[in-house]
Amino acid sequence: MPELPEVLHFKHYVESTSLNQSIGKAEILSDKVISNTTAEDFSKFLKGQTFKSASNYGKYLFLHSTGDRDLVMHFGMTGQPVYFKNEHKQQDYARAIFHFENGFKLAFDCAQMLGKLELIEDKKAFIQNKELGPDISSDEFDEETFLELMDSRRGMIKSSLMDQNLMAGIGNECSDEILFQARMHPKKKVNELNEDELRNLYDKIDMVVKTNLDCLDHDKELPDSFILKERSEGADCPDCVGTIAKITVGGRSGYFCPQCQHK
DNA sequence: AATATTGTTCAGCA
DNA sequence: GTGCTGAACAATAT
Repeated sequence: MPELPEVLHFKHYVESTSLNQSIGKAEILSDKVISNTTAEDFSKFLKGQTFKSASNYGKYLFLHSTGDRDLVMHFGMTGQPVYFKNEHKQQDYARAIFHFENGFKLAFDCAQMLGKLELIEDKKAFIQNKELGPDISSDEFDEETFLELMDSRRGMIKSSLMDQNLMAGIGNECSDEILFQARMHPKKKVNELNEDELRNLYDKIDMVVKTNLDCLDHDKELPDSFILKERSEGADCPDCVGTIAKITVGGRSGYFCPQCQHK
């Protein structure tokens, strides 16, 4: 479930389980998830390495190794890291497994096979190459930056929020929640938004990301005021008597309350 | 059985 | 260059 809050949660998960342990073996179960290099080179490099720290940028998770290359994980639509010891706890969809010398293992799990593992030499260059916008959880993404980014936009707000080249981290579900919290229609044109509306939107991005992350990290349910709790057609709006409707924006399915969220 | 799905990337067209 | 659509990628769940 990897949008930025999930990726940050995964970062915390990996930090608390998989750092500072020597990798005895890097097992590749599906070659398809390895990009940039061969499965053989990938395994060979990681054997004997140790993950020293983790960081993220947008939906990408970086595991910094003791060697001259770092591991990048991208989870696609259904990926997740799973730390375990006993084989019977192993997930069905592990595509790669890092075996640590203490007997524990970290699996790169991804049912849909849309996830990617990559070895890179330079994180900055990697980000530049992907042409990612500022990470929405970083200091770089301040309110003025957000206003500037939206300044030249003319399309629909939901599409802009999800555009990784504009700002990195918001996916389909988060964008629905942000727009619901701001009580804004997904198809609202960005150039029709005034400064107050944009500033409010910025605050909601921050709130949704922080709330989401807090719930994931502490295994809590989302607040009842969130549309993500009942994100399906015909569900009750958390705030009014309306029902949730489905809409297609930029080829993705969005859910919103037509009564609360106006154009 | 048909359809939908949390992401990315590319092609085509206005 | 921007914006929008559709497709491909692949597997699973309903």
